[in-house]
Amino acid sequence: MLGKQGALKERLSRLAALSARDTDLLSRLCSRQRTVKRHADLSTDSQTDPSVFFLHEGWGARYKLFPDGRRQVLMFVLPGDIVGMNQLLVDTATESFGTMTEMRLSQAPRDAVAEAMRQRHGLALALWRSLEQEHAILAEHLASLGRRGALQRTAHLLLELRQRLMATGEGSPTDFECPLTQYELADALGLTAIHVNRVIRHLREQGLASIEHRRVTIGDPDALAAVAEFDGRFLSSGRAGLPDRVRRRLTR
Amino acid sequence: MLGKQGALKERLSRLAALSARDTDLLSRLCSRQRTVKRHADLSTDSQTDPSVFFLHEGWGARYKLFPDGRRQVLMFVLPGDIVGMNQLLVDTATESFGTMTEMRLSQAPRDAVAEAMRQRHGLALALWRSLEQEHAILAEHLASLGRRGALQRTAHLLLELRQRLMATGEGSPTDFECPLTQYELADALGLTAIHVNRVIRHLREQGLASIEHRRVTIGDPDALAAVAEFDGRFLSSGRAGLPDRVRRRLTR
DNA sequence: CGGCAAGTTGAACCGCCTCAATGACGGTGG
DNA sequence: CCACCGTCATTGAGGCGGTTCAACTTGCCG
Repeated sequence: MLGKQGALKERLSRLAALSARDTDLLSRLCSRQRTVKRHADLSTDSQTDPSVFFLHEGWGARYKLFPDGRRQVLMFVLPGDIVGMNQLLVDTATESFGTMTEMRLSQAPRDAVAEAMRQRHGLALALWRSLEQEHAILAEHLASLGRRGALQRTAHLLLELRQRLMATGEGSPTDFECPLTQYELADALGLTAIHVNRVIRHLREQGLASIEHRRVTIGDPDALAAVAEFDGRFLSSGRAGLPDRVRRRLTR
Repeated sequence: MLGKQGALKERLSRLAALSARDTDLLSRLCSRQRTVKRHADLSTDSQTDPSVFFLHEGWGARYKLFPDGRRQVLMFVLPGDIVGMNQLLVDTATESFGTMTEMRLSQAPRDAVAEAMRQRHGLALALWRSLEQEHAILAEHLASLGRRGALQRTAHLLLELRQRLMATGEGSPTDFECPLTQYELADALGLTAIHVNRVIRHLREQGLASIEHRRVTIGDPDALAAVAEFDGRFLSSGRAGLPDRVRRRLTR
């Protein structure tokens, strides 16, 4: 596990080169840290909270609630992720954000973040890139719900989580902690918890993956990736491959 | 119908206040216009095209293709929309973009757009806000696929399209042109064209909405919105409600 | 030990898919 | 002008994947 803000800096510096002054400003935005309980609501679509959240530790989710009480998880958010960048300017929130585990995070006013992006272009690049990655995750998730079956969808999500966790140094190619209940998985996968249970059993019986004691063990990574038709490029950190032309132009 | 670039300026100026110099720079980005045929591919996930597309006329779609040839439409794109802002920095495209009808558009290099955003902060605001709206549409679409039935989902999409078209002056509350085939609707709704057909028949029989001759007619807007549980706030233009505090800070 | 959250399993049901076929329309060439 | 063809719309019958309802079990914490 990384240090106090380790995951955040680790992830952002993989997304764009950060100078010392960039990380200084980032640290200032994250100066105050809070710890919130499991299953806490940090912002809801009714009460607009004009904040950006920087996650240091613990899992959360962005989701939408329906009139009948059901919910759809848009994406799980992990240490190093940032929540709220997609609603920096708009005045009406259209989604909610809550924790799945106890979580350590920092909270900054939206306009402080906007101002920070103006001051430090390197930081702006990293935050923009982070938003692009969110967008890609959302799109992939959407494609899963639309065109993949339950098994494929579940396998795909597990592989996505593994890859995202590894980007901040957590987990291994065959093993990571996953504090999600089957109900929470179901809300992300657009399934019933009951059916998620059966899918997981199937994955276990096939030796593809298993979940026990809040820990995912991937028995056969290649086979699982084949089942899921998983192509991790949608999560690419992107900095390494960024053409010099663009980097020069944008990085000041 | 609006003028040469009317839809684009109409939409962006609803998203943020644009000065004359902002729109000038926007016009420069859009200086060269092309017309492309129906069902043309403008960028695919294999061939990375580092461009941003500004759509003036005609319908298109962002989509993902699957190994077996099926596809999932992420969102339809309409006159005034911008495609590619979500992949301004990343080097690997993870989605495709093509036309559903003949389309008139402009195409600008990604770094030209990035540079423009640095030069004119008002324009940057509008483009950022446009990206936020895309994000909201994607999220709503994701929730539809995950937790709404075929009927609700279809009704919701029709209402979304109506509202987005009206933002650029096209269509009316009860009527708009919709050049989509049932196959294309199906690819967006995560359904089969056959089932889309049955859903549309149901909508027609209930007097809720009908589609004929590439035109959607909404028989009972309120009832349709009730069926869809449609809440248009996720599409809010947002400029009107933007707090002065933020606007002052960001608009320079 | 008691109580609640989460996991597990079975049986019946239903929404949507699959396969198959036909009909309506517009464009194209003879 | 009509025969032809491709695309899109439409409808039926049967099957499957995932839901719903209803238990029961396991594990954890007070």
